[in-house]
Amino acid sequence: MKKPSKRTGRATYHHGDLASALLQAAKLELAENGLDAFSLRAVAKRAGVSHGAPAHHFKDANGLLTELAALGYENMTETINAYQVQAAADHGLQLVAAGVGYVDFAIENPSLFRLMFSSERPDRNNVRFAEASGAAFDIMVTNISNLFGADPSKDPMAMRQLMVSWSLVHGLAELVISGRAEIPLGFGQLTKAEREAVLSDIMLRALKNTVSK
Amino acid sequence: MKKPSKRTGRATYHHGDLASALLQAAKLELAENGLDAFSLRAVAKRAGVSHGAPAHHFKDANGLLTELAALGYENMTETINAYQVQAAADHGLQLVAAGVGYVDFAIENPSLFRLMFSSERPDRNNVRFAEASGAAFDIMVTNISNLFGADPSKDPMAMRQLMVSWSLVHGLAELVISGRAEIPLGFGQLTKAEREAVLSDIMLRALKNTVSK
DNA sequence: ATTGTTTCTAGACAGTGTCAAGATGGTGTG
DNA sequence: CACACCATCTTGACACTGTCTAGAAACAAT
Repeated sequence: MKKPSKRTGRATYHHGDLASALLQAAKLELAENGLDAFSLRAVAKRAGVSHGAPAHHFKDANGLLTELAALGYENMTETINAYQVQAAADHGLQLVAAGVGYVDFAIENPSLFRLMFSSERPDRNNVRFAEASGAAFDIMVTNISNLFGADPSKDPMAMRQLMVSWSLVHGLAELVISGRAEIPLGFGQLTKAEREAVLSDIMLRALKNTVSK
Repeated sequence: MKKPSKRTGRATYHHGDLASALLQAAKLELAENGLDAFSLRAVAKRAGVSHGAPAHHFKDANGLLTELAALGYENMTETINAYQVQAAADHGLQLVAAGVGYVDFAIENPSLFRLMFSSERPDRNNVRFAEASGAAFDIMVTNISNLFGADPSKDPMAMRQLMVSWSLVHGLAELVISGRAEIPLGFGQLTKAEREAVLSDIMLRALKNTVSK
């Protein structure tokens, strides 16, 4: 604690904060190379450390990916919250804003999004993963509860309504990041604002029988 | 052509129909081990052939997966068609039947579904892949065209309506096969018929302003 | 029968994740 | 302050992967 030389030379034997450094390196590797080409050794090399070092902080490669996915959920809830605070107070528009944030997060972090939702590699029983993904899910619960006046966690019919919104938004995200919405919607030539307007329109089409009618 | 000994001994040096044998082996390997653990060498071993043999029929591992995904799309359109012929002639119910078939295919072939939609490994520019996936897409186009009286391939608003249905169904499929619909909907304890009833209900909730109102 | 060609085998290569053994440096105790 | 302890990191080994090459095996045509 009194030795100031700890942070000076990053070439020290003991890194000091390898866990988060590896997570950041992994995030970059994932974004650049995709999930299929993800390599634990490449992550270690990027962090300037030997290939065996990660094992002491994360049990194995899937352990690292689990933590990375958990971080992804935390970032995702932040993104969604940011979209909601900028939207009008109307319950329906709040739900739409959350959906736009959901899809936008996927667009900004496609490989991370796939890791979080479409990969078997993260351990869903991991405490941090479960809490982070649960917190993201709770946003949906709150929005649906506000909009329909029934708590999805208690009312099965409200839960089905939640699945309508979640499925719509999630499917849209998957189709967009896989390029399948490109031809139908022509996203490539749109600005971010125009893109979000299209997304809002699509979501409102599915909700217009219940929202702001 | 006159030698009948071709099909007798399958232990012959020349297999005779290795390409389809490898595809079938790959399909089984994929179903049993998942996409992450997919191994070209394991496929070759399963087909009783050396690890270098597949290269003569498929350029590389992704080439085999591309053909497998194309077959998947062909099977998927068959499944959806089977659901539609059993449903009532109403345009809305036809669309719902197609959706149920879509999700059901995903449930029956989760790893294959992921390969087809959520993986970067298949080559989307491959002719067979493009045709097979295009044919599946055309089912959606036809259903939406019938229901709304406007061709999505010409009318952008009809195309957005198509994206509503497709996103809903696709997201539902993803959430179900990843286990995320398990707790909200309790699919595990339902029969196939009950499960399909729930799926229909969810889809109708998103369409009830336009379908069979 | 002799060529030619397709199909498959066998070996090598670089790369991967994981495991075990050892080196290193910080931490706390006497 | 010296010592032992312990978490951290390195190094090397292992089995496995996909791909490439050379060559063997079987079929087809002349």
